[in-house]
Parts: sequence; structure tokens; C-alpha cells
Amino acid sequence: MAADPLSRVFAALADPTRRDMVARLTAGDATVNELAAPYSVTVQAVSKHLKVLAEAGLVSRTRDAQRRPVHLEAEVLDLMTAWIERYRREAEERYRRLDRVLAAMPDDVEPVAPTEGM
Amino acid sequence: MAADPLSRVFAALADPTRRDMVARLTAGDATVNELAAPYSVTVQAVSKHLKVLAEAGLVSRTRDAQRRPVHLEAEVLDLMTAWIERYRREAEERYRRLDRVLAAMPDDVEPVAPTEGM
DNA sequence: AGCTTGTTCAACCAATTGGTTGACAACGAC
DNA sequence: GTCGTTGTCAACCAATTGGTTGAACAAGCT
Repeated sequence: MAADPLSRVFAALADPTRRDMVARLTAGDATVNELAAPYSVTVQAVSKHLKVLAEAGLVSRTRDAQRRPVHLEAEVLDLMTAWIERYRREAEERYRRLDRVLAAMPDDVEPVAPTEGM
Repeated sequence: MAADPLSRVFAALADPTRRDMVARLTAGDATVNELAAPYSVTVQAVSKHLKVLAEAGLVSRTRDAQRRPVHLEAEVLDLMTAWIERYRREAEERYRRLDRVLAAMPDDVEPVAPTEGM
């Protein structure tokens, strides 16, 4: 899965169950059993999902007697947002420039070597 | 990998090679061979990566003689941003409320049943 | 000490992934 | 038509994934 941090975060959220758990954790910390309740899988499977989220830095665990409450670390989401927004912006800028070029181009001009390296 | 659209987009970007290809495509459309050049993998492997990106809706292919230029569809990124921002915002709001409660709490009060269901 | 609750570890399984090689289709050029 | 280019399809492989069951560990309760 390519161990770099960004890949881990994307991979962690590429699963609906894990996304759902993250969503639930925005409402407050929860134990493994609480998190497992809504799903039809075993508690061990949920524990594995949490391990993936933890390795991506999305959640942390604290100890409270024999419970291990799960806490959402929302800042990691910024890593992704930064990546996404950067390239979305670049793509948009390129479209804008292209639009400008097309608008400035007289109607009868044959378009050449479409935009390579522009 | 759980076939829903959001999962597909996250999974597609959970690979550094594919993220790199997306980044390169913000500079303009490119053919499979052009995209393959910088990497040490076969062109077939790159073709597979592109298939993943296409199934996530991140790129589209047009036909230009025997070339198949790849075009970035940046709007799909908004799907992710929407998801991420929603939950990041919710998490932040919760922290703010919690801060307010803690600030309003007299120093000598024993904290009870920490925040469950709040 | 012994039982119960909460959580994880270990082994296993089927399905998927990212990569390979080799064959093949589609098209432009000679 | 035949040749080189561009790209995909098919089969295969090792590694990973998401799930299972069963055992083990950890901490409180009686």
C-alpha cells in the first residue's frame, strides 16, 4: 500500500466502514465495542480497522481501565486537503488560461499541437 | 475495495504513482507513453493505473488517431473535499464546545463521566 | 483467587492489488 | 500490403486486504 503518510491516510479512508467510524468519532470518543455495535462484523474486524486508522494517524488510543477509548485526530485530514486543493487549483488555473487563449483566438485559426507543455 | 464512488476516489489516490500522474496531468493532457516515461515500470502497469483513475472518474480518455490522450477530471476531487471538510468541521466544533465547557468549569470540580454523548 | 468484560494476537482463507511477460488490435507511414 | 508505434488484454505471481475463529491478555468485581 506504499508506506508514505499521505498514501496511508487515503487508503484508510478508502473503506466505507472506516469512513463511517471517523464520522461517528466526530461526535465524541468511543470504545471499540461501541464502534463495533452498528456493524455486522466481529469486534476483531473493527479492531483491525482501528489499527489501520491509527497507523494513518487519524485516531489515537488512550487507556481508561480495561477500556481503550478511541479519539479522532482531525488535523491529519489537513494533509489530504492540502494535496487535493493544490492540484485542483492548478488544474483550474490551467483551464482558465486555456479559456482565455480560445477566447482570444480568431474563429478561423486552425488549432495547432494542442497545448502541449503549456 | 467497496465499489462506492467515494471509496474509489480515495483508493485511486492511495498510491504515490497515481497521485504523481494526477499531478502531472494538471499541467496538461498526456498519452500513456508520456505518462509512463518517468517511472521504472512497464507501460502496461501504467495503463492499469490509468484504468483505476478512470474508474474513479478522475481521468477520461479521448481518441486521437492511435493515441489515447488522458485528461484530468478535477471536479471529482470536490467529492472528497466535501467529505473531508464536513467531518473536520464537525470535529473542530466539538472541540470548541468542549473548550468552552472546560473554561466555564470551576477549577475544583471533579470531572464526571467524561463527555459521553455530549 | 476466580469470573466477567473489553480488547488484541495468531492463524487461516478468499479476494484484490500492483507488478510482470507475451500476444494482439488499431492506426499511420512507407 | 507490411512495418513500427501506441495501447490494451490475458495469464500469471507474490504480497496485501478484510474477514473469520479461537486463544490470550488486562483490569475490575465478588
